[in-house]
Amino acid sequence: MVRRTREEAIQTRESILDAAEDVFREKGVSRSSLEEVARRAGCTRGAVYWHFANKRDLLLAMCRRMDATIAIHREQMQRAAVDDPIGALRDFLRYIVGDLLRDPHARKVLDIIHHRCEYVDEMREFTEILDNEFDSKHQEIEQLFACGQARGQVRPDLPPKLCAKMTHSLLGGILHDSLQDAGPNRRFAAFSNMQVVDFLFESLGYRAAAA
Amino acid sequence: MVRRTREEAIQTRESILDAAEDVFREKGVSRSSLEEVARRAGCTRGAVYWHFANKRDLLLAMCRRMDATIAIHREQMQRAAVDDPIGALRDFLRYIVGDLLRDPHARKVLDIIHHRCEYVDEMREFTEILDNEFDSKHQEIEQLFACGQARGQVRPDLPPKLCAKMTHSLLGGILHDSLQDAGPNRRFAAFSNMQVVDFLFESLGYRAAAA
DNA sequence: TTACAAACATACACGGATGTTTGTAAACGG
DNA sequence: CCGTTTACAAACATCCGTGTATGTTTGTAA
Repeated sequence: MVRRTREEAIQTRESILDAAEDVFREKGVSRSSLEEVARRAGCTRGAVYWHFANKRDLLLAMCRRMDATIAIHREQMQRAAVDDPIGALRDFLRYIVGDLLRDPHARKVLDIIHHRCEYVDEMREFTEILDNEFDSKHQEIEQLFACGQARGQVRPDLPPKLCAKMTHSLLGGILHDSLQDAGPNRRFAAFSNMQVVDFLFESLGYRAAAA
Repeated sequence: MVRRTREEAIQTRESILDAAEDVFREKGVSRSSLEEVARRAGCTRGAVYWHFANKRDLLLAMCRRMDATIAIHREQMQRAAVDDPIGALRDFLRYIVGDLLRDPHARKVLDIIHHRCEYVDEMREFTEILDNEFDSKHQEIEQLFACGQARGQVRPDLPPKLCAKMTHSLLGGILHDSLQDAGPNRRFAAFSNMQVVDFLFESLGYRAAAA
C-alpha cells in the first residue's frame, strides 16, 4: 500500500505530528528518534522525511499547528483592546490559563517547548514563535497598560513597565508550573490560576472601561 | 605530566565543572559532548570520566556545587522565619532576584537547567534539586503565609494558598525571563525584578512584623 | 492506457558520541 | 626506597541516529 490519495496523505502527516507530540513529550526532543515517531504514527522514517525535512522542521510544524489556535485569540484581543485595553488583556490571560491549558494538544506542545527542548542557536526560531504569543510581548503589554492607565483603568501611580513585567512574569510562572503536573489536580490548578490572574488585575487597580 | 598532587586534581575537577557550565550553556546539554568539555577544561575525556561517571553525573555535580550557595541563604531564611515569616520570605526572594541572579556561575547553571536541558524520566533528580529551592516549595511558602497572616502581616482576606501560588509563579516567571538575556541590560533587569518583588508584597498587604 | 509524479518503504553510508580498557608517570605512605 | 595507588592520556569497540539514495506502488491527468 503506497501512493495514498491526497486526503490520506494529509492524514498521515497529521498522525506523524500527533505521534511526535507524544514521543517528544515522553523522551524529550533530542533523545527521541524519528524512527520511534514513525513507528508510533504507524509508518516508517520514509514517510516522516517525505513530509518534513528533519526533526527540527517537524518540531517547527508541530508548534505552528497549535500556534494557530492561540493566534486567533490574540488577534481578537488586539481588536478588543481598542476600546478596553486592560479588559482585553485580562480576558486573553484568562483564556490562556483557562481553555488553553485545558486543551491536551496545546498542553503537550507547550510542555515540549518549555521543558522538553533545549534552546540554543538553531532553535532560536522556536523562541520567537513563543515570544510572539507570550514572551517579548513585553512591549505590547506595556503599551496596553499605558493606554489603560490613561483611561483610568489602572492605579495611576504604577509605571506601565512594572505592570507589564508583573503580568508577563506571572504568566510565565503559571505556564511553567501548571505544565509540569498532568495529574488529576489539573482542574484545581486551572481554577487556582484563574484566581491568581484575577488577583493580579485587582492589585493593579483594574476597573472596567467606562465605555 | 600525569599524576598531579591532590590539590591539582581538585583543581582539575573544578575546571571541568567550569568548562561544563560554558559548553552546556552554549550548546545545550544533549548536544554537547564530553570531548568538548574536556578540551575546554584543558584535559581529555579520560579526566572527565575519572572524576565523573557520565554526563548526567557531571551535570548533577554542577547543580550541587551552586546549590550549596542557595542552601545557606535558605537555611538562614528558615531561622529568620521564626519571628518574621513574611519578612524572611521577602528577603529570600530579594536575595534571589538580586545577588543570586547577578552571580555569573549561578546564572549559567540556572540557565542550563531552565532552558538548556530536557526534563525527562532520568533527569527527575534535577527537578528535585531545583524544587528544593524554588518549586514545590509551595507547601513551605503557603505555611509561611499562614503564619504571617495570623500575625497580621498579610491582608486577612487572602487565602494563603493564593498568596503562595502568586509568589511562587511570579518567582518562576522572573527566573525564566531574566535568565534569557545575558546582555548589558542585566543590571536594569535585576533592579526591575526587585521592584516587582516589592510590589508583590505590597499587594499582599505586607507590613513588617511587630516584634 | 500510458506516462508521470505523488507517497511512501527499504537499504545504505556515515559520523559522532559513549563507555571501557589499557598504558603510565608521578605522588604518597610505609 | 619501593610498591601501591592516584590521576589521568590514549586507544579501542560499539552503537545509534541521521540523511540520502533508491525502489515500488498507485492515483491521476492527458
